[in-house]
Amino acid sequence: MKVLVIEDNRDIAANIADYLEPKGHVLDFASDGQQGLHLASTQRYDVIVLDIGLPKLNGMALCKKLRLDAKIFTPVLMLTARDQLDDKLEGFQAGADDYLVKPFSVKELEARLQALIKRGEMKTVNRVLQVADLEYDPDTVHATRGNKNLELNPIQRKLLALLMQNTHRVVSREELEEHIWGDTLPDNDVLRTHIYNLRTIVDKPFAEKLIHTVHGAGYRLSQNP
Amino acid sequence: MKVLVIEDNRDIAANIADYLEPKGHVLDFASDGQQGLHLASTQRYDVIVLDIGLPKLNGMALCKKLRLDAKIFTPVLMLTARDQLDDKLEGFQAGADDYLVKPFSVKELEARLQALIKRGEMKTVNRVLQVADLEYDPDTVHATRGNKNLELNPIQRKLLALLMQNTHRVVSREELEEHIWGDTLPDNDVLRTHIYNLRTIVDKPFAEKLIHTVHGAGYRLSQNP
DNA sequence: TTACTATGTGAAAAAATTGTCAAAGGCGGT
DNA sequence: ACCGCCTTTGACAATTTTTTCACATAGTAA
Repeated sequence: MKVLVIEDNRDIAANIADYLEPKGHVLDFASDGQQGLHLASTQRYDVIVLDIGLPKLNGMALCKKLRLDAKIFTPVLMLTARDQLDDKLEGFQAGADDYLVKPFSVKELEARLQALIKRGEMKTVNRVLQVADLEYDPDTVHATRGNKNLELNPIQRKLLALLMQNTHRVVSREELEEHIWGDTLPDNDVLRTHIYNLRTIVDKPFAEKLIHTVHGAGYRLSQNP
Repeated sequence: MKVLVIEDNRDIAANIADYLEPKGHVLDFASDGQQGLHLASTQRYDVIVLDIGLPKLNGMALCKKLRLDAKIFTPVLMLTARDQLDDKLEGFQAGADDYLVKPFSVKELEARLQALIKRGEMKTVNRVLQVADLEYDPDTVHATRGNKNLELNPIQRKLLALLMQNTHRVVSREELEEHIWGDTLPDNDVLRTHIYNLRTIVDKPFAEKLIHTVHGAGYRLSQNP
């Protein structure tokens, strides 16, 4: 997992690093609030460990800024020095997801971080997707509409999965392309053909169309036109 | 919020009820694991409070069943009697989202429950813009006024978004142009036509006009003329 | 008022995006 | 090598959006 640790105490930071890095986790460190906010808003992390007492920008304020201004919802675990109930309450208010009272066991820290991450993934993983009479199970890669089986090839499956995960929302071509090809995007517009092909399987044989194009924005999968 | 409390100790259950129910929360109670599992899998709850030591089916086993068999991912907060690190780790392993060590403050319990719920809702938070009876959702790029659907093209969507984000404020032509075209502004005054087109969709069919011209300054979107 | 500038109106032309489909290319299995 | 499936290419059609342009109207200052 990729973790951002915002902590000014060198000893604590080193302690965390010594335990987590050998286990294969990737850590970034910030020693003050300003630096931490910058990293948190420019890089992608699985979880953020945030000390409450920090130079330049304290943890509470940082957390609020992150949530309200930067609109970044990476899970945050707060470190509080005292076991003050008010601190905890204020922390949750600010948008923290969990806290830990110093001194703490790094083993427990890891368990809590992993729980925070798992909680976030729970929502998107491990569920058959369903929109109207269309169903798709990413695990068995099995798709059906009505009682008919849909034969999909890998690209079509990826397309369908992303569209169904974002039902009603418009998914831009860029998002779709990135989801299929990653960083090495094709130079010409192949996506068009794949959407066309997906449509001939998913929509053409049926009266109600589910894949809608939103000109200049992307594609949307939903029951309503 | 709707909470399921699975706890065999009457005093603790009553204590929770006394604090949360007056605040408007709705609680269900189960006094053993079997009953708790049944309620959890048949009813919908925002969050579940689960004691670890229970008759018939202990908390850890219940949590695992819920996650792995019933595929229900309602957030679970575990209550542990002792402050045993191993208990906590095993709890997270079983799929719990948080825990609390007895004895605990009900005030803290409420804060943690609310944090768990907020975390789950974070995903679906979408800020639809709204002014008077006009609504626009940037995610679905869906615009409505009254109960009528508004069909917008990309430029019109960008215009409307910026105007609605700056309700009551006058937005200058320069701002609008920059928001649509970036740095490569068109050499002639195209914006005029686009505002005109946006108006024929958003304002023309309705009695009350929302887009107002401020001569020499720009445009303003608001209910008051 | 008059002269001037800013803005509204509307159709037609131009440009961009998207749909469609057949054929070619690539890649693993036999 | 051959086959079958998946993916890409490319050409053209259909659709939608964006720009252009000519003229009308409204606001502002001398």
